[in-house]
Amino acid sequence: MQLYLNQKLKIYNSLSGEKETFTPLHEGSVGMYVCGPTVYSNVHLGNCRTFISFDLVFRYLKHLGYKVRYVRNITDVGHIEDDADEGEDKIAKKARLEKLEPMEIVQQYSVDFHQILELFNNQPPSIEPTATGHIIEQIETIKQILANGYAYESNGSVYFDVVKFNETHDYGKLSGRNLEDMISNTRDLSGQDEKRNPQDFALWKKAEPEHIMRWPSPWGDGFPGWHLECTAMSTKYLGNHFDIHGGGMDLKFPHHECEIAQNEACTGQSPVNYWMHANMLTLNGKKMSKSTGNNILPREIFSGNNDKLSKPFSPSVTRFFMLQAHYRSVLDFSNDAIIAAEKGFNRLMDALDNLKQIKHSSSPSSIDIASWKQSCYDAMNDDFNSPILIAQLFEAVKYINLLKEEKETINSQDIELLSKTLNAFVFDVLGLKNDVAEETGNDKLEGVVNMLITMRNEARANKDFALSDQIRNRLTELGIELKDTKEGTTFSVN
RNA sequence: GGCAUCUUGGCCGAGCGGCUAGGCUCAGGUCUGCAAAACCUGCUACAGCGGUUCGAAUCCGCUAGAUGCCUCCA
Repeated sequence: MQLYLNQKLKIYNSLSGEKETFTPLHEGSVGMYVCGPTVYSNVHLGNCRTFISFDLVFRYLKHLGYKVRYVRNITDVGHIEDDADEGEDKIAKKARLEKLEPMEIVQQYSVDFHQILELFNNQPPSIEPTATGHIIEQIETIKQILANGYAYESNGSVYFDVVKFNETHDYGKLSGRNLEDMISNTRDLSGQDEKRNPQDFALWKKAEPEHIMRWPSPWGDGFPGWHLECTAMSTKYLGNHFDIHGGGMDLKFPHHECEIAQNEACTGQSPVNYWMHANMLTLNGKKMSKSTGNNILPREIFSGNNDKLSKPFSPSVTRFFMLQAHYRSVLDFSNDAIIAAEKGFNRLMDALDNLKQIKHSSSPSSIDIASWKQSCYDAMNDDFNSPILIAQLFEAVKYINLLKEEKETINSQDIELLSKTLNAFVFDVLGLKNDVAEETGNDKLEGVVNMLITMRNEARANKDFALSDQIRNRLTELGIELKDTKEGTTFSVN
């Protein structure tokens, strides 16, 4: 495998607020942790955007030649809905409503999650640990934090002592908050008597008798706090200190802030070199959300079965739509926007097909393929700027079309470079698939239409345009569009 | 209420002080029996007001609007 480790990759670090040159802790390899989903309902398109964003990161790092260990968890312990004790565990709630075991809920939606991400052509992470599979590790982490004096037990629960931690550390450094502001702006929430301070968060929660998902611990039966699993699992598989931690922007506070605090309180060192946050996908200008119902499911896009859509869109088109925006920008989903993306996507795929027909010449190339190639790398090296990369890919589309028309020339060496680079970026790095053409696959229909095309072309040859136009018009009415090209007539089904 | 971010041409979206992406739409053209498709060419925008600068979409201030987080969420 060819290595491109000499490329200077820059990553925007949420912790510093700046783009920084990426230097891994261990030369040639990268440890990356991304917060996965809570599996109590179907993943929606917004969830998918985050995982596609980090799939792009994963793919590009590997393309550059890094050995990447990518850890992404599954949260299969429901966490209470609010900080007061009245909240109900989401997975348990769903289990109760659907009359299933909590683990049946977990299984059902884990399977759905994997299926959807596979359709999007996401590569599976290296390790996908579950919270319930790491209860022991989480308890050990709590013990260590207690031993170090940054947590306290209260009525069977264990809380992180944020005020104590903040005396010697900086709670709020990731999210740009300071504890004094938070304390002065605290809302009054009931049921917080157990805590020394409203900002304290649970490491371990005592399970009420009716709570189904429960484990024994030194503090009695209970379940782990939400933030703890990521600390325990990232440390287990990537060590006390690792390269990249990613997640959705909405996890920055409190989740990631608490993770940092837990790690520092436990091991004494800051866990992550580069914090990356993927921005939200909005629908009607508002964040997609499971709880508010403002969302769209991937399967609805693939089937077109949603009144917000005029037609179905393939997973690759949807993925392409998302990659046309930078991962740190908010992106708004709309029917018009994805239709525009689909047309561009098809043009890109057509060009890739046309590339095979380009004839090379013995004269020097009239276009500079080497510098084009570097501009593709420059785009991705600038904090994974996929929109710029795509703009560069359309430069290549233009080259291919001009070469096809023989308005430019290219030698055999350059055409190989063009082909190799273009294929690498489109398929390996962006993770696109030419899955639009595959949908047609109906041999009988193809045979019938090709017969009609032959009859029409015979009529045209005989200058019987009344008949040829009739054939074309009838097919159009049936949603079959004929395309006359220099190479012959093709068709597409709409 | 606090903190943060955003506002770019008809639409979607890059850009992070001078070289002013790209996609879609639209308009011309090439091709075609005619269309369509395809391809080529063209279309100079940065919320408003003020400031810094030789020079600002890009930096600073104010105003307006939007969004996110502050409670489970990718």
